[in-house]
Amino acid sequence: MPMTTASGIEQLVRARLGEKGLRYTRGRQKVAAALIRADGPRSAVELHREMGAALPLSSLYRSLSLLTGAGVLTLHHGAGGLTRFEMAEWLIGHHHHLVCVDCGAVNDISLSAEVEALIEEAADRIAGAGGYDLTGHNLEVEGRCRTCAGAPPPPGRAKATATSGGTRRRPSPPP
Amino acid sequence: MPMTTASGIEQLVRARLGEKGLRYTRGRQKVAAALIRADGPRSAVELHREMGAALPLSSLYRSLSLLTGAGVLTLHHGAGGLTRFEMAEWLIGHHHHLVCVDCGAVNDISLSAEVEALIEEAADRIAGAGGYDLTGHNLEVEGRCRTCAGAPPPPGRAKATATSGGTRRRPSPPP
DNA sequence: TCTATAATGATAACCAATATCATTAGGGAG
DNA sequence: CTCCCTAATGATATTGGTTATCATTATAGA
Repeated sequence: MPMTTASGIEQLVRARLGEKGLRYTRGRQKVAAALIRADGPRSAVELHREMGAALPLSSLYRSLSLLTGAGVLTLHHGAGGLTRFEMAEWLIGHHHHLVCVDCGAVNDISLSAEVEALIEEAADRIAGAGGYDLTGHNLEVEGRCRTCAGAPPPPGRAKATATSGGTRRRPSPPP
Repeated sequence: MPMTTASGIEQLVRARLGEKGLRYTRGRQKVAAALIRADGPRSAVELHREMGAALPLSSLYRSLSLLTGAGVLTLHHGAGGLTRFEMAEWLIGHHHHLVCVDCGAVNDISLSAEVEALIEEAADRIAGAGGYDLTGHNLEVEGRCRTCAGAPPPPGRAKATATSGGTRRRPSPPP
């Protein structure tokens, strides 16, 4: 089980970079800290805002890439076509995501051990059948968050742009 | 249960557009046909190639947006940060995805009824707890496809570009 | 056929993400 | 402690997927 304190995680990150011959720079520390603080994946722009532009975007992007390459971060492609990063599961534990199909907000969630076990088993079987080398799995529970479900988007809070109306859908079953 | 023949699906699409006051143009027919033919989500560029550039990219993008807005298509954000589209579940049935973390290829998969039921139940509970209005769920089984696992990427088949090395990871558990 | 409106397609604009490159910082050898 | 080599930074330019614009064309209905 991964240790859960922020400083504990930072230790592991520092070690990981060290054994790869990479430096745990102040900029990289800021990025890691911001992502440890977060309760879900964050995009470069979101991080840039959350950390008060304490790091130029170009450096931020480079740090994110490097940390991902080092296995410290994992990335997810979400609403608005933008890439969101979060600490790898060996640092913060296995989990899944609850995403808002309207604004693209993402929150970490966990499943019961039983459901988790069944999914794991199913994933294993499926990957094998498809000739895939299984690396993981991720369940995305999709819905509309409280604010998005409540008021019809006050024109100008668009956190996600996506394919023009792409995230704004309400399929409604066949007539 | 959704009807499964290609022409049957096209009927439903035509009807859906009709009741929304939209035309089922030749261009839109081509897009729908190409996506019905596909065995998984496709990006605009992939479709453009697959249909022999029979439709200018600008029109293709517009058709994809329109069809998505009409509930005929659903979109997924995948490798390389690009948006992939596929026929909505009420047309081709509920399913999940097997994705290659290296090249970004995506294939449709299905789960057993039991696992599906459990996931559904869990999703329901989770959405409720988070104050979300549940709209659906999607399990992504992640792995490396046969070709990507086999040979170390013959430098120049990069279907996915992503965050420079973003998709190229092999975390390996804590030391 | 005429007309109002939707749809098209070429083009320009946008923006997240990446590459480039001169400058700065850090760690090890001496 | 200083020098030096290399990694890291940050400003800037560039790429590429996607969207907006707008004049032109096609379509349905009167």
